[in-house]
Amino acid sequence: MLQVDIDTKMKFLHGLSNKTRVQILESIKEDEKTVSQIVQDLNGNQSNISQHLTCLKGCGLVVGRQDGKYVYYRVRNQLVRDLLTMIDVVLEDVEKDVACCDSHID
Amino acid sequence: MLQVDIDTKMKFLHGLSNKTRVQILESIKEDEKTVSQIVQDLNGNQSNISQHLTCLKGCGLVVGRQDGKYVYYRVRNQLVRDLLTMIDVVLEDVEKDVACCDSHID
DNA sequence: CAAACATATTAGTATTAGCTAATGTAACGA
DNA sequence: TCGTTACATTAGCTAATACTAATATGTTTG
Repeated sequence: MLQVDIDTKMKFLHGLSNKTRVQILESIKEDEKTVSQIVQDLNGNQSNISQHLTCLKGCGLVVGRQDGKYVYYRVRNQLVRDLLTMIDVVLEDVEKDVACCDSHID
Repeated sequence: MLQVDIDTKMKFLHGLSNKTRVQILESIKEDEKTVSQIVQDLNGNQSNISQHLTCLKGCGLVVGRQDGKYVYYRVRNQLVRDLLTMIDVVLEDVEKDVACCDSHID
């Protein structure tokens, strides 16, 4: 049985608790991007995106590497990438489930 | 490529964004429990736990069934259970990673 | 049917998080 | 070296969230 500290876990999950952050993750899931590329991608605000990137880094979900005046961000590793994929898979399944069986519940 | 609506996704992930909710999920991951069992388990407040259970149900993460005056909650299905496990796995890996390579970053 | 128990709901408050705008820092290029 | 570009940081405001206490609903049991 895997023993994970709940506070560490929450810190990690905090990264996934905001729409902008999740969109950033989707945006850089396949390949790394600079901050400004991400800003363009999401049609967002530079300061805002930068703050979320700092957050995602703190949560352990992404890593950044500086190259000259650019900073490239990418999701940390394949396992995190797999987790992101799995969330989509589970979500699809849950949606189907909810649609089929629980539509009488609101 | 899996296409998932971002707002639906956020609604789902919202369930994982709070410590109490994650603790509830951990508590009922293996077997269903009544509200009061969960309250005891977490040493929590009845109203609070009940609200979080409603939230988790709305997020699609858990389902409840009434049996007399008791309501039993359980995680929705095996796929959700797998996701919870995977989070722990990824987290372990990330922690190791952070400890080894990024300890110079705070 | 009344009391007791299990759970849900509501209202009010406190805490947290996210956003924007402004400013700071560092690297590059003319 | 000065201006420009890329990114980070800070401050202030607003909105969302979570908590507690009180009350309501529904079920069982005597």
